[in-house]
Amino acid sequence: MDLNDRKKKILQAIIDEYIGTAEPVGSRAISKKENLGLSSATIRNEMADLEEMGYLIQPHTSAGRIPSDEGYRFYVNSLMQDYKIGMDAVAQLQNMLESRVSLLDKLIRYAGAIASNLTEYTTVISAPKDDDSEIKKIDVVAVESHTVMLIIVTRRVRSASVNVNLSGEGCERLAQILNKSLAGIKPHEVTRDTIEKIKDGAKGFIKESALDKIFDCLYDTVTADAETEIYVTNADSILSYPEFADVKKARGMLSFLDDKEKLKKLASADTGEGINAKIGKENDFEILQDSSLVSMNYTLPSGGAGKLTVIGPKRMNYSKVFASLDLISNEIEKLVNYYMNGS
Amino acid sequence: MDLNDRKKKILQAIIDEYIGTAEPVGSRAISKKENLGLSSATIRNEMADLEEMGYLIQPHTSAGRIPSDEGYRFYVNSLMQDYKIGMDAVAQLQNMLESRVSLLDKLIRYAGAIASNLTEYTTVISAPKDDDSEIKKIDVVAVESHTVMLIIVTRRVRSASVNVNLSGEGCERLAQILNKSLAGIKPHEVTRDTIEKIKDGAKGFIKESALDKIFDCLYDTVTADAETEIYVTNADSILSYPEFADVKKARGMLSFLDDKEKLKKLASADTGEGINAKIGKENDFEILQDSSLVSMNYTLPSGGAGKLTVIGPKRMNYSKVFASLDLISNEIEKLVNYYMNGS
DNA sequence: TGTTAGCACTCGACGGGAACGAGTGCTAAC
DNA sequence: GTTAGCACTCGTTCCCGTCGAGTGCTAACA
Repeated sequence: MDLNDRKKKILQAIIDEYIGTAEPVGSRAISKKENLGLSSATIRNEMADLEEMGYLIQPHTSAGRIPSDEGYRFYVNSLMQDYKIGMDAVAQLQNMLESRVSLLDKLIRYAGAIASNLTEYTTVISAPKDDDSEIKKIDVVAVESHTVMLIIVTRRVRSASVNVNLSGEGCERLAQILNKSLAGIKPHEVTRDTIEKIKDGAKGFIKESALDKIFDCLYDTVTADAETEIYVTNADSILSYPEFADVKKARGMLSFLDDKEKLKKLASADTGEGINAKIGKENDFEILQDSSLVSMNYTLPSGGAGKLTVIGPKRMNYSKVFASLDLISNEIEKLVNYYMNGS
Repeated sequence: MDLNDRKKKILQAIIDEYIGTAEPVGSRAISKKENLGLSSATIRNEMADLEEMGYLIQPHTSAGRIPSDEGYRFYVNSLMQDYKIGMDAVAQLQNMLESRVSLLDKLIRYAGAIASNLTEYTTVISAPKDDDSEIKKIDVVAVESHTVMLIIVTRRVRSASVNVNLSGEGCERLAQILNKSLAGIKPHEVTRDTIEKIKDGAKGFIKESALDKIFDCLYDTVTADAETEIYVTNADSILSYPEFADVKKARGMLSFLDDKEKLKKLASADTGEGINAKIGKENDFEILQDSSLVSMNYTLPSGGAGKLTVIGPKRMNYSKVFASLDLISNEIEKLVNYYMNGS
């Protein structure tokens, strides 16, 4: 069933209004605000049609209408106006990026922070995994009389400290042995056996008790899940929406945002190419049924991939969020290119 | 002014009751629950006295009494019973510690998590600073064709990646130069000048454009504040207290807990030796005037020092919190000793 | 002199009902 | 096809009476 032009305009006006106020929208409000040249009565008729078609919902007889999930979906697919992000916001973003990201590592974190800044919603961003990057180098450094630090370099750096006594010389010999046997191997290919064999080779110059500690720690550190790191920014903002005026609801949402396991599932869910919205019931998690998520996958030239998600009430400002994510992905791509090509 | 024995018992009973219920406590409730062998009328008289002395407050004429800040203070100083932590909680704690902390690094984080587990309140823990630890070693590793990683080892490990092209050989030479000039120096003693000088020495074998990037990044990374890291655990728990039924209040508190700057101030405030409570108005921050904090400073044998703080409503279960912190500090000390002495 | 029973009083919580008003659907007229 | 008019619905707000928890005071008692 197709919507004629007028119905589209009315639906759009209703959703725009509702996004701003979170209050059911009445016919009179629409006929006044928009200059469609229609009386409230006419609009009432159209609204009744739109309700029958499933795009609107009436919470109770004498209230205005609110958009249904289908209404939002139609809005996102066909009605939404392009949102123009203010030049100062763009400048601010560029500033943030330039000043902070001499360290490409932190890019991801900042991207999340920036997105939540621009949109004023909660963001969840997953850092790129690097399961497949091999061990480049292992270093052993005596930090203090009693402490030795193990440093394992893949695409990222893991480190751990062990409380044993080992001379500088001992450290160097150990590092040599470790590099010889582990460099070039991928962390998840390292087994207990691998470690035990190396340990045998080191028995000559490290005393037994220290040996155990060091190699246990080594094993733990190497095989420690390259946990998909997940950063949540601006989680509190949900408390400012009337949708979460009920503390119980707010609490449910906040503890969802604290649950790394669930967030990982979120981050690994398929959301296709580009920027995509999941509205209300389209979300898999029970608790998100009253919210909307807008996600964007990103890929770094180095091969890592992750996802940036904005979480807000269903009546979120979709156009602003879409525009923000678009802007971020553009700016970051520019930046990454700059770093890769020298200009 | 001194309290006689009976007044003390009554005050204690009132506070114990109020800690559990968060409802004003009436005279009848006390005379029924405690077997003091006193009628409600007598207790009423005593309560009137206690109110006059400033230990109790009557929210309105016909309500029961609630403790004042001074009442809580007296309770904490003189009345509080020792809390016995269940054996299973102790066992659980020991398990957590043993299984997780083969890496002493993470001890702090877990300590915070454990404290909030035991007490069911929010905890804030500051990781030990290590401003004063000198640079032990610097490493330069080519990670990919376009990426070089700088690794700086002090008591902890900092790393950053730079997008330049540098051969393995180049990395080694660079590392040598860096170690020669920086090892043994404390990070905050490194100046732009120091870096520029080293840069000159490296001009021979690294092309100009790469050089700038690398040394900029090096400088940033070395001098990057040894930010006092602060971990907040279980922040949502505040939403479960009637004290925060009002979303606005809850939001204020949550955003306080998100504000690293303020938390740093908290962590650096003087709280004396051992375990200490700050009750209501005793706290410096406006927003904490309705809450209580219980803090414990800790020192690691390696010299680092930090603070563990439990945040809860004023009617928090002080005895449980005190006992939990005590337990944690004991268990961790045992563990640290174990790691330091080998047994 | 300290304790207690009794009683009048206070005040918040709860619930029902009236008034209000925002908004609708329907009908009839244009 | 559009709109003015009107009856109707229903949530919100406010008022008011009732209830009950709890108090302070007084007088009687041990």
